[in-house]
Amino acid sequence: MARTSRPTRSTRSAMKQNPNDDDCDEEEKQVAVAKAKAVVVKKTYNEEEASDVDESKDDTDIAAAAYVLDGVQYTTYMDFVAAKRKRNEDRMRALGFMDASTKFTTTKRNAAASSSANATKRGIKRTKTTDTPARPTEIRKSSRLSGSKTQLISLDYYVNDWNRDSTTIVREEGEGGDDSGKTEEEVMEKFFKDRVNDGSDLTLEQAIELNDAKWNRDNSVAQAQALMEEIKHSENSGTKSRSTSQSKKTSSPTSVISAVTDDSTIAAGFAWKINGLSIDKEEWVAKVTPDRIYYVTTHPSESKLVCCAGDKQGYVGLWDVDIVSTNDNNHGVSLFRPHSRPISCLEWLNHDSMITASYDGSVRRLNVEKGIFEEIFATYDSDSTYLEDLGYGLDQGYRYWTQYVMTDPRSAGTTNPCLFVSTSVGDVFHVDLRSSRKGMITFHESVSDKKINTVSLHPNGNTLATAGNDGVVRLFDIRRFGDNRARSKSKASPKPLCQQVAGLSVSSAFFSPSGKSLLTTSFANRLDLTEDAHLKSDGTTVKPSTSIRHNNQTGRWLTTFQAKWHPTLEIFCSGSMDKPRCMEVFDSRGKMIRAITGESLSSVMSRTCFHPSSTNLVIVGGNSSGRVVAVRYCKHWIIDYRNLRNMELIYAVDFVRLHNIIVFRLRSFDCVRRFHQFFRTDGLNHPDLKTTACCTPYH
DNA sequence: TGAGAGATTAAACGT
DNA sequence: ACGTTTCCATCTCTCA
Repeated sequence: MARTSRPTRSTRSAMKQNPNDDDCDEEEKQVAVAKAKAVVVKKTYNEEEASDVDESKDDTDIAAAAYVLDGVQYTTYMDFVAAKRKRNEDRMRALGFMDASTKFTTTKRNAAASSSANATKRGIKRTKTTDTPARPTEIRKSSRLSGSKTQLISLDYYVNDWNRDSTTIVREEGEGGDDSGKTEEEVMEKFFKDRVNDGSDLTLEQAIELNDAKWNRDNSVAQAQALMEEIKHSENSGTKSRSTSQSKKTSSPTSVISAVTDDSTIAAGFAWKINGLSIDKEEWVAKVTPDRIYYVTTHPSESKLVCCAGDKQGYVGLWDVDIVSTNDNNHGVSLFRPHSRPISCLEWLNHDSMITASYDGSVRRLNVEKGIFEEIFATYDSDSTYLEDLGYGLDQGYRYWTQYVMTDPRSAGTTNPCLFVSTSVGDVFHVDLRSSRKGMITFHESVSDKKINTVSLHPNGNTLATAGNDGVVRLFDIRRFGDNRARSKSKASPKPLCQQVAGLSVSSAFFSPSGKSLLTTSFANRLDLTEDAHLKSDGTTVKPSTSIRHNNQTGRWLTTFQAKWHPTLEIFCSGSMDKPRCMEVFDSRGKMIRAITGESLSSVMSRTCFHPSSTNLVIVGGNSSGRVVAVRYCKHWIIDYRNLRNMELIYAVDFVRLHNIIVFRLRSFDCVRRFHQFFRTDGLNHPDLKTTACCTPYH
C-alpha cells in the first residue's frame, strides 16, 4: 500500500476493496476496535428493540419476526416499509398536513418509531425537550417561505420526532392541554419567532431579541452598542491604548512550544512569529455562540481583536477579546440572531460592515454605523409576494438552501458587494448588487447534481473553483457562464477547465492569496495542494502536487474541517482530530509549521481562520459547542529553536526578567544531544531570553 | 439502481 | 461520575 496512492478511484467497487485507505498497523488496530465497538452497539439496539416492541413477546418471537411495526409483523421488507410510510402519512394528515403529494423520508430506526407510536396509543407522551417547538396549527400569512415549504419544514420536525431514538416515556399528568402552562398562542409564537424571513432589516435590538432569552442580559443591548462604537473607532484610536494592555496581558504566559521550521520555505522573521503563538490564557477562550460553530472570522482591525462566529441556529457572536471589564457576565461577547438557519459565511467588507449569509437563503450586512443587519439578498420560492425581488424563484423547495456565499473581491470598495453563491442542489450563481437598485443575477449555472460546499475565485478574476459532495473539484472560466435557469435541467453542465477527483466529498477548495496553489480538504482524509491548476484549460484531470494525510472524519456532531489560507500570506491553518487537541499551521508546500496545543485548547476546532494582518499573527478557531479560541503571538516568548525536531515543550515558567525554566520532552537520545548542542549556541544568544533548561527523556 | 438503515464522531449539560 | 442529547453530515452496506 503505497502512501502515494491518492484516492483517485472513481468507481465504488474500487472503494470497497480498500475502504479505509490505511497504511499502518495502528490504523488497522483502530479499525478492529471500531468493528468490535460496532458489534456492541448493534447488540444494544437489539436489546432495546426487544424491550420496546412488545412485552408479551419472548426472544424466539423477536428473532423470527424480522419486521415489526406497531406490534404487527410483516413477512417481507417491502411490506414493512410500505406500512411504515402509510403510518407516518396518516399521522401527517392527522396533524393537518393534508397535501397528499407531500414527500418525506424517515431517517431513524424503526424500533424507536414504534416505541413512540405505542406511546401515542397508550396516551402517554415523551419527556419535553428544552426547546420543543409547538405544533403549527395554521400557516403563516407573511413569510418568505410559501405555504408548502412551511409545511414541509414543520413536517421535518415531526418526522424526526417520531423517529427519535433514546426517548424517555413518562405518564401524562392532567388533561392533554398545552405543555408547562403555556397557551397555544404563546407556544406558536415561540415556534415562529425563530424564523427571520420576512425580508426586512433588523436593528441590533431586534437581532438580540431574537436570541433565546437565556443568552440575554439586561445590558446586552447597551453592550452591543458599545461594541459597535468600539469597532467604529477601532481604526483610528486603538493602536496606542492597546499596545499597553497587550503587553500586560502577555507578560507571563505559561508555556511556549518549540517549532520545527525551515527557512527555505518561510521567511525567517515570519517563522518566529508562528513559533511565538501561544494559547494558554484562559481569557483567550470564550463561549461566543450557543450552538455548533459553522464559520469564524475576525474583524480586520489591526488594533483591536474582535472574533466573530456564526453557529448552526443562525446566531452570530462578536467577541471583543481584550475587553477589560469585571462586572459583565458576557465576557465581551455580544450575541445576535440575524438568521434562522446555519451561518454559512461571515465576511468583513471593511472595518464597519460585515456580510452574514445563512442556509435560510438570506444574505445580510451588518452596518456598524447604523447598527442594523440589512438584508441585501435572499432567495425566494414561488410565493408571488416576492415576485419583484431579485431572488424570486431561486428556491426550489425542501432540499434547497444556499450552502456557501463568497463576496466578489472584484467589487471591493463599492457600497454594495457582488456575491458568489453555491447551493445544496449543485448550482452556482453570481449576484451583482452594484448596478441597479434591485441588482441582477450575472450568471446561474448548474455544475453538479450534489451540494456545492465552497466556491473560490482565483486572483485572476476569471477562474472559479467549486468543491462539493460529488467528490470532484472543478475549475471554471466564469466568463463563459450565463444565466442558465430557463433552460432545462437536463442540459449539460458547463465544461470545466480542469478537475481534480478526491473520490469522496470535498469539504472545501480555496485558492491561495497568490493564486499559485489550490487547497482542498476532503473526506478521503486528505489536505491536497495543487499548483497552477488554473493554468489548465483542456478539461483534463489534475493531480495534487502535495497530498497531506489528515483525519477529516468529523462524524455527525462536529462541523466538517475546511483548511483555510491566510488572507495575504501563503500559509494555511486547519482543525484537527488529533489528541491532544490542536490547530495546525502549514506552509504553501504542505509542510506542517506548528501544531498549536495548549491548556486552553481542549476541544476540536472545526473551523479556523487567520486574522488578515500579516504583522500581528492571530489564529482563531471555533468548536462544535460555540467556543472560540484566539491564538496570538506573544512577544516575550519568541523562541526559534529551529532544527529541534521531535521536541515538545511541556512546561515553562517565567520568573519575570530573572530566568525561565523550560522542560522539554525529547523523543530520543539523539535529540538530547542535539538539544544540548543547539542550546549552548543559538538558544542563549536570543535577546529576549535568559534561560536555564532541564531536559527529560521522552518515553 | 435507489432508498433506507446504521455507524461514526465530541462535548455540553443534566442527574 | 455517568447518561443523555445532538440529528440541514457523510459513508457503507443491505434490501428489493
